[in-house]
Amino acid sequence: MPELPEVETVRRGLLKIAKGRKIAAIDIHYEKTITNENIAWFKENLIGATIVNVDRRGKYLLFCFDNQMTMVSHLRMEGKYYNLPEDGEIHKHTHVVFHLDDDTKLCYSDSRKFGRMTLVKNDEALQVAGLKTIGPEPTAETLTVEYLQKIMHASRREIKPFLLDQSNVAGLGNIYVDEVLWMSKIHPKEHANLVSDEQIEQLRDNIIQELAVATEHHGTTVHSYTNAFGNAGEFQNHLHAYGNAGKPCERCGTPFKKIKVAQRGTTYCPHCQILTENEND
DNA sequence: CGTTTTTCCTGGCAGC
DNA sequence: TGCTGCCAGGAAAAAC
Repeated sequence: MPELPEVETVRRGLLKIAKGRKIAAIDIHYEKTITNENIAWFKENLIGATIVNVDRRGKYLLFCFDNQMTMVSHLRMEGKYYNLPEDGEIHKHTHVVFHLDDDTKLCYSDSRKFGRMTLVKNDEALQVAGLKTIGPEPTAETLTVEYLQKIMHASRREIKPFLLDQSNVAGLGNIYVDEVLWMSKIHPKEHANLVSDEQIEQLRDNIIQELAVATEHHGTTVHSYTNAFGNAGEFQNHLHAYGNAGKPCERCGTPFKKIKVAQRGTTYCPHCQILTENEND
């Protein structure tokens, strides 16, 4: 499940192979991937257009073209881009193929078919659902202590779904939320407004630090497979909580527990991460 | 309006 | 081996 570090890694891979390339033709094998109501319009506007940049906002990729159009792409759980020679055989679950002007093709595959892409005019890109309400990027400049304290004081939601909500902070997903909560010694079911200001400061530092370091390591590889962009990451070797249910916490030796929080599988240390008010785990 | 639940999908895996 | 059933999960949509 690509989160910010994985999407950033994909973006850098895309820049290398696609920047400056013109789209010669497009094959669409699964139309629901494209959310534009008019698929023909999507194709017409992209064919002949040149990719001038690939940007990112949270987990969204933004392909910028020389005709003042932007293609917004979200990988959701399984979306992957990969590049083949023009005569190469596409992988299973490939839903969209962009034929480029250098005798290669840029392919999008997605075994669960959850990923989406949409084409809009540049000035409408930030009005796309999801981007319209997205929260700040998790950097020292954009995610301030004051902001995080303000929105956490105002919400009684459990901290885990609160952090997964992209309108609060952009870029976190299930893996990195479990990590930063463990690092900050906050129980995943703790209510946001009950977290102390000191803990919020730590949480903010951990979010910024963790995502930056994971990006340096090219993200986390969950599946064993392929040369698709973003799958070369090795940050899975640096995870402390996620995927470690039953194994001892490296701080205190207590076995990690796995529970459900807001429908999401959640791993935490029952000794280090304590609820302030309720006693139920 | 804030929060919770449901929905979309299919590979993988447990259980029989 | 093959079948059924269930789970995983990001974010939009629907429901509360």
